[in-house]
Amino acid sequence: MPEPPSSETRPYHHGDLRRALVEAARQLLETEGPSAMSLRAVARQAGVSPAAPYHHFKDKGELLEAVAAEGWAVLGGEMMAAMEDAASVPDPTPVLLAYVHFARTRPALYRIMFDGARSAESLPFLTDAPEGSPFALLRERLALADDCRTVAEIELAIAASWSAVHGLAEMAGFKQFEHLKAELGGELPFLEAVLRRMKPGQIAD
Amino acid sequence: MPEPPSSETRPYHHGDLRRALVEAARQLLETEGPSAMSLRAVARQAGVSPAAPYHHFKDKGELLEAVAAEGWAVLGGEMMAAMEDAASVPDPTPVLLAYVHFARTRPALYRIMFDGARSAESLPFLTDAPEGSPFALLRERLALADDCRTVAEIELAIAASWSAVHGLAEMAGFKQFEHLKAELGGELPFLEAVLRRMKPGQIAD
DNA sequence: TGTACATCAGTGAACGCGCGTTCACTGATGTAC
DNA sequence: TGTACATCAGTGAACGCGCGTTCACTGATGTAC
Repeated sequence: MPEPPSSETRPYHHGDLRRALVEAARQLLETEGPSAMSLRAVARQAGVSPAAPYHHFKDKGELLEAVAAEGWAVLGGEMMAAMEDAASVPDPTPVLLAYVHFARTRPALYRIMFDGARSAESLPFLTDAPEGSPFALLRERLALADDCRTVAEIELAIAASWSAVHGLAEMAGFKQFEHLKAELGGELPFLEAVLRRMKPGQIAD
Repeated sequence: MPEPPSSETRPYHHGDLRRALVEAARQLLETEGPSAMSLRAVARQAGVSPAAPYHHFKDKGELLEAVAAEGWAVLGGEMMAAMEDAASVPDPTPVLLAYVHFARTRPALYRIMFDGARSAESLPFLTDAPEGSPFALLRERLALADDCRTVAEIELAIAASWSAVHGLAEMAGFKQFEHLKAELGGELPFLEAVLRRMKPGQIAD
């Protein structure tokens, strides 16, 4: 664990407190839950006074946004990697699986990312995704997955894909499905089986 | 709005404070958001002192559980009604749609229901659903939707269905999909189109 | 190379706030006789 | 039918707490000359 550094190891000036605060927040979020992620607790975790964060963030909300933004960046990277690994096949399942896997391994972080995106009423990197970003690539891949038709058909595929991965990510933890997971040989096969069943990226019937 | 009753209309003894508190909590949740739903605010909303709720609930958590439980009961009723309306067809879509519609119209309530179910690590009324409850009926219907095969196939259909409705319910509010909604003629057709695309209740390919 | 000084990034004490919960209390209700 | 009393369901004041944020401050750093 990235311990709160003892006073003699850390100089008066931190060096990169901003990054340290975001990291401390992410860690608190994951280990103690969202209600434990107060500004004071984050500062404490980073080994710094409660007022220090205000030199890097306007208020608590801005820190939260930074945490979420970093989360989206990491998720984007993992989706991109999955896409490159499976570059030869047009099947979108690996990318979708990468999304679900991210959300399953960092559920609390994923929650604040999603909530932030909801209050912003759009998913970052999805709508205004720069050309070549993983989200833009996913859109292209979905458009190509079958012989694409109308814009509406592609949009339907996107809506279905996103609903599928989000829903699956949040439902996969329920005890309810443990029997099925065991039968299929673990969580990953389970996730893949459910995803493939929904065929969210497929355009036509 | 069910106003905080003026002191002369309400007698010293409330009559049904327990129900009033649950209702006040639900209303605060929906209008002001989850962070506004403090025990004190709920008591205030119900026109009662901060200590009064403790005659009906052990602590805040117990009130929250009661709110969630009532939510599940209402959702169960609406799913049941949808099922009866479409009793003749084996298509599970209407019931799934009822679930999504509930969650879409009471998003904050749905959130605490879901979070409560997650921390309990099961969905109430789903696992230990009494014979004849809507959730048990849905399970039966899913089992019958196609020519059912193995238990695993049915469980997969359930996992897919639940992931689909949960994911869709939470994603449907994103601005991202407004164009598609408009094209399809509103939110309901949109929801139905996405659900049908995923075929979450279908067993075989 | 040394010094004055502006700027930056911390400190720590304090603020007011709303929270969950407890406490001794009191008004209203219902039951026994 | 009336009265004593137990019980129930409220009150309102108080508790301690952690929170977000502000403030005057100070130590460290870098730049101009």
